[in-house]
Amino acid sequence: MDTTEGELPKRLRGLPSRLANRAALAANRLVDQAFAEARLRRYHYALLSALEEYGPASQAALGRRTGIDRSDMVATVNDLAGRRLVERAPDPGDRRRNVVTITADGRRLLSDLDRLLARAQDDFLAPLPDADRRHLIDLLTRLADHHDGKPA
Amino acid sequence: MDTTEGELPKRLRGLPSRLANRAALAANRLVDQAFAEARLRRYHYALLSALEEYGPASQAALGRRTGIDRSDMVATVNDLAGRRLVERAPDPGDRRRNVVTITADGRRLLSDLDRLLARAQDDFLAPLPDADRRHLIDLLTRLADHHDGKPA
DNA sequence: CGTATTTCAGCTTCACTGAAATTC
DNA sequence: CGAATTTCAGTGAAGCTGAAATAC
Repeated sequence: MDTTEGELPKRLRGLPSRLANRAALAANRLVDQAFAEARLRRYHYALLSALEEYGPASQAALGRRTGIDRSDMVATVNDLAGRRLVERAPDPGDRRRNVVTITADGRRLLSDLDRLLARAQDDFLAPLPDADRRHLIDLLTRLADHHDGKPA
Repeated sequence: MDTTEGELPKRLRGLPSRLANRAALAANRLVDQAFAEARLRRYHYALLSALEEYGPASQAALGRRTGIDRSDMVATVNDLAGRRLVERAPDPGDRRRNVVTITADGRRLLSDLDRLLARAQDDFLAPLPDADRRHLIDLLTRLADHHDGKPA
């Protein structure tokens, strides 16, 4: 989106939905670039995070925790299992389920991703002083929670 | 993204890039739904806006003004021309170019879209009082402009 | 029986790339 | 010649849907 040349139409200037999109796009570029160093994407990070924090879980439970769709979850687990970052095993107690478990390699990589991600967040918020960062996080949280049907 | 069930991992909670994404996603859903009433999308609105405000222009110029990629511009003009909302004619002064012009139907539809969009923006910002809305717009503008390489 | 889980195949939007043909 | 414009073909991520197979 190179808007260096040409005047942005007045209708689009300061349009909140468009600003949210531009900000998200910039954030995604930074995060994706950071994760690309580990040849992973955001879904992989979300999944590894859930596994590290809550322990082994079924794909459906992981989907509920991370917001990743059941369909994308299959592909995400495939990717991570293919790189031995997680293990997928049938659940003996409920044979519909797979139990997904993070491996030692997965934990190691997750802590690398943590560092890469922290840098990306800082780059994202670079133009804002600390107080503004906190305010932005607060405002976005209220917006996002409201639209995801969460109590204020 | 249904995160009603299950606890979001700590690593993802309050993550600025993720909040920006959730907010943008909510905004896009509202805007897309609103525009769907006219069976159009955001690209179409951006293009009609540029034409209405600046008058007829080549596709390349329109791309520079709206941030729409040259490739997507072709498809967007195709759509709108197919519905007689714009006209595409070869530029007699420079035969590499097409001159794209908004039609009377296009203007009429644009003002419908304006109303639909205004409602969507209001729904998007619903949880925030006026002062917070202004602050959010200011913060997002600073972020977006910074990452698009614009002066503060 | 209905419900839950996994998987597959496919879709839409936005954003973007590479390359060709044409014209300046 | 190099540069700009249009077009086409295709890629990729994210976020979805519908349907089947299996198991509870």
